[in-house]
Amino acid sequence: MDEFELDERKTKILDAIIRNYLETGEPVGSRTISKYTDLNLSSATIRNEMADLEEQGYILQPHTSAGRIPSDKGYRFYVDHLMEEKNREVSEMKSFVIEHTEKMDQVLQQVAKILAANTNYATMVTAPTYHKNKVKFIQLSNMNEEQILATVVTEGNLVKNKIIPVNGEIDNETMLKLNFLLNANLNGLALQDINLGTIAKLKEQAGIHSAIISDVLDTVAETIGQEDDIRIYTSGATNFFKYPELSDSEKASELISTFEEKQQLASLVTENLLDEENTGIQVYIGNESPIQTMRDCSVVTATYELGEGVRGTIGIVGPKRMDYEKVMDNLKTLKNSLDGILDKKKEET
Amino acid sequence: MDEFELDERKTKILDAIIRNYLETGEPVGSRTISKYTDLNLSSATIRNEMADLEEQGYILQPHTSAGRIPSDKGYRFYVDHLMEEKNREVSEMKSFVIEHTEKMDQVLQQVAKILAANTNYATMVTAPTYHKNKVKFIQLSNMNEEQILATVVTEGNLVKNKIIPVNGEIDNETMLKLNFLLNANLNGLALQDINLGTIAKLKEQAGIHSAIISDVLDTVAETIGQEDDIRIYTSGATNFFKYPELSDSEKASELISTFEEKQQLASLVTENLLDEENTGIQVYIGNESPIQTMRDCSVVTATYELGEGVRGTIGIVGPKRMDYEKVMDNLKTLKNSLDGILDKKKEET
DNA sequence: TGTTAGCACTCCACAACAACGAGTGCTAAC
DNA sequence: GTTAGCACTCGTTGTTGTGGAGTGCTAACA
Repeated sequence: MDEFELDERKTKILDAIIRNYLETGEPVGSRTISKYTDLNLSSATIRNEMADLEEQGYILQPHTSAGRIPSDKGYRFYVDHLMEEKNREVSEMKSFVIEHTEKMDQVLQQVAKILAANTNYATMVTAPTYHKNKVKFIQLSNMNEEQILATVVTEGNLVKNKIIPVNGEIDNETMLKLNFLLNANLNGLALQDINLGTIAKLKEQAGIHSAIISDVLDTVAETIGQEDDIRIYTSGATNFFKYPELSDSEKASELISTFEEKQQLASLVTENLLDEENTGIQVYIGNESPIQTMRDCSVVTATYELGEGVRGTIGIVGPKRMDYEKVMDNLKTLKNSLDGILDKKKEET
Repeated sequence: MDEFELDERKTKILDAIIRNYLETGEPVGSRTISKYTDLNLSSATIRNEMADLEEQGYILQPHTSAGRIPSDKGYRFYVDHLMEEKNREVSEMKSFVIEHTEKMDQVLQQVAKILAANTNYATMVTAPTYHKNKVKFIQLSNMNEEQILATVVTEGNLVKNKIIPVNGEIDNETMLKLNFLLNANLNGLALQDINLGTIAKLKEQAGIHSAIISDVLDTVAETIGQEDDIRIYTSGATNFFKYPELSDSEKASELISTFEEKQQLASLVTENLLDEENTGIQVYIGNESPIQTMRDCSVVTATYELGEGVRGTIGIVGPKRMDYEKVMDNLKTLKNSLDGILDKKKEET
């Protein structure tokens, strides 16, 4: 439907208006378009067409006697139909950083930073989480007379530890038994599989050490219970200042706060992560975004998949007049660099 | 010396100027002081005294025919000699949060948040680190045929894990040997104690498994090697907007970036943490701060000590005209709430 | 000798005003 | 259907002037 609402000439004009506005951030007038395009039309003709486009809701006037700027609908049309999807080659720098940085959290922080430096927008990267997470391995070890160490590893290779206080050392044999008991009963289970029955059975078999079981189960719950503390790395929050339409201190302040309190950002992410089919790029224009403070922004996110089922999100937040082509290109590149990185690293060794 | 440079009357006037400026943020004139103080002096007299104070460098004039504002030297004098140290009772709320939040990282984030909400300045809290850190315990475990899990615990009870890929499962006996080998050679050692000799000896004894030793040593280095990734929690970075002298977008942008790239903040912290004697509160006024972007700010930090040797820092960054009394009061309260919390929690269990 | 009243002067903040120019809608001619 | 022309709108920018807060200095006073 939408596609046939605009004839070719209107489409070209709309395209020109948006591209021009993306560059300058200033309302664009009919004379500019008349010269900018290869349509060879006078400004008067363009004016007529622009009046139509405004009526149809693709562009709007900030005030009489100003040029036109794209509306949300206009941007949406641009993203869906006008924008070219370039496929430039992968930037050397990016891959380099990713392949040469050791720790995952540094990689992700770097990704956010590169993206922000490259695009001049605010960026966020969420640490990968493994959904439908299962216990892979549990290990209890005697640290000393008073403490034992519990380590839980999930199939996504997330690891958590807990130090559990005990009264008096537990002998090695008991320890082996406990380890066996835990692994035999819990391995391969997801959070929802561990029910009261399982717990009761475990405690019973643990006998006098059932208190330890409780602590271990706490750690298990923390480790495989997702969502509650997705790590989010951000960069370039101050880029909002670069765009006059976002830089008045109230708006900028709200936006930057949202970036500082990273929790809120998680809402941009969760739905994408759960949708198993989604491997592409999402664009939220203005009010399409779930976060209220971002109503004057556009948000573009990509989901990466480190390894089987281990997923995270890379995102960009900027003004509606963001350079969508560049942004999506960047996101794709980084997504590709991250995708399957676990497997790659494995091959190296 | 400094103390005797100012007679009682000048001191009172300086005090009045600063207090007034802290409240209003506007340059303060002679008439205001004449009424504000109980000195019963005319504005003309005050003017003469103010001229003297300016000559001595305690106050300055933004421009002719404006009132006076405190200089860095003035603030320093205020903090060192004029300020009253109140000791209000511990706010209920704060202790409540600390005692009822489970995970340490949430506690620290909460502390930052409370402090920011309470003071209207930007705040930071660093996670505790244990200095002169020593290896307490190392544990290798077989996860499956391809991977073993290395866990390193320090005396400060920091725990780190690493998954190490191997070719073919290692039998239990070998594993026990390796564990024994590692613990026998490394327990009780600090980073600087682990030299090439130790490493060579270890590798030799490990025989064909010496590759694993390298990986374990990497993990050890990461765990007890301090500084490199102190976790820093921040809150209220956008509070800078509340103070006109900091809120023009260039300054605010720099400051907020500094807060986003938390690494830089670490420099505020390291020296305090290493100084064993330091248990008090540090105040950096303007250029006294090691961070260049904060030359127009004051920084106040407090060092807390969770348990024997496990220390972190709470800090506040705001305009020079910050409410030093309130800030220091708040920091003390929080510091007290955090101090020795490990022992407290231990008693509970 | 220290304090104070008086006064001329400085300089910022703010409002009012004018000039400009980019852009529009409309009309009439091509 | 397209275009030139024109009157009109409205935000931006620069200028000007006024008011006020505050100063430094001088001279008188206790």
